[in-house]
Amino acid sequence: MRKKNGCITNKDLSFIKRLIPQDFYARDTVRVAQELLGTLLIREVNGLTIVGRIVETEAYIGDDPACHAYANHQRAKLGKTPTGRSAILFGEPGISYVYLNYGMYHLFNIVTEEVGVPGAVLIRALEPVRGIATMQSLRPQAKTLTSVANGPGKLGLAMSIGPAFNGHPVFVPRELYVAYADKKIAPKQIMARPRVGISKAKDALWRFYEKGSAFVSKA
DNA sequence: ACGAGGATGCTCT
DNA sequence: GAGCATCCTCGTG
Repeated sequence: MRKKNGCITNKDLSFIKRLIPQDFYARDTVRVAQELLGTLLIREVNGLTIVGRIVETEAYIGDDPACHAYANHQRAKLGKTPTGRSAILFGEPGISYVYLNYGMYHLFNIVTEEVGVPGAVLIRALEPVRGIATMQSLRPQAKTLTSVANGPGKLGLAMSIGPAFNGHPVFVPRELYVAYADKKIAPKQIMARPRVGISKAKDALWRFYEKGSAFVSKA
């Protein structure tokens, strides 16, 4: 059930039903990206709990020129060990990959697929659910609730996700993790569109969002 | 409403 | 040195 203004009510917060287990992420990246929609991203900081409902994601896989792991993936096919920033994408699923984008914003991803297979889901937008005042204080530029976390850079700020979270497991209920929400607030319909802000593999429909949500980066 | 341009630092060639 | 998985401000209509 929702309020007239579209916000989730307290009643819906009988959530945190259960943590999403690590093996959820050890699957096809596109599928994980779709199924993360409607789940809850939870951040515990200074004794406060911030909760956002994931409404927009993008999938990045190894055989995908837009993926940071692409070059490493080609080398890995020749038997080379992955190196550098994107090596983490070849590792354990359910680990977060946080990187600095445009020298300013920390973008939050979750590693997918079995160990050895690169992939990640970029979490692009949240619907604020709880700890809203805290999120707003972390996003002083946002004049409306819909613009607090409607983009990956804004999301990183609103959830206080910094470089220290690179390599952090999101399947452990500590600091930053993801949980299933009540079925009642599951997305009714998912849209698939081209990903945003990339110059290669522009045509793949690997951006997913909840249809009708006012909290996505753009419809 | 919309588009151009700037901020700013890391990664990889 | 080029190229970014972005966001904000300020200009123009």
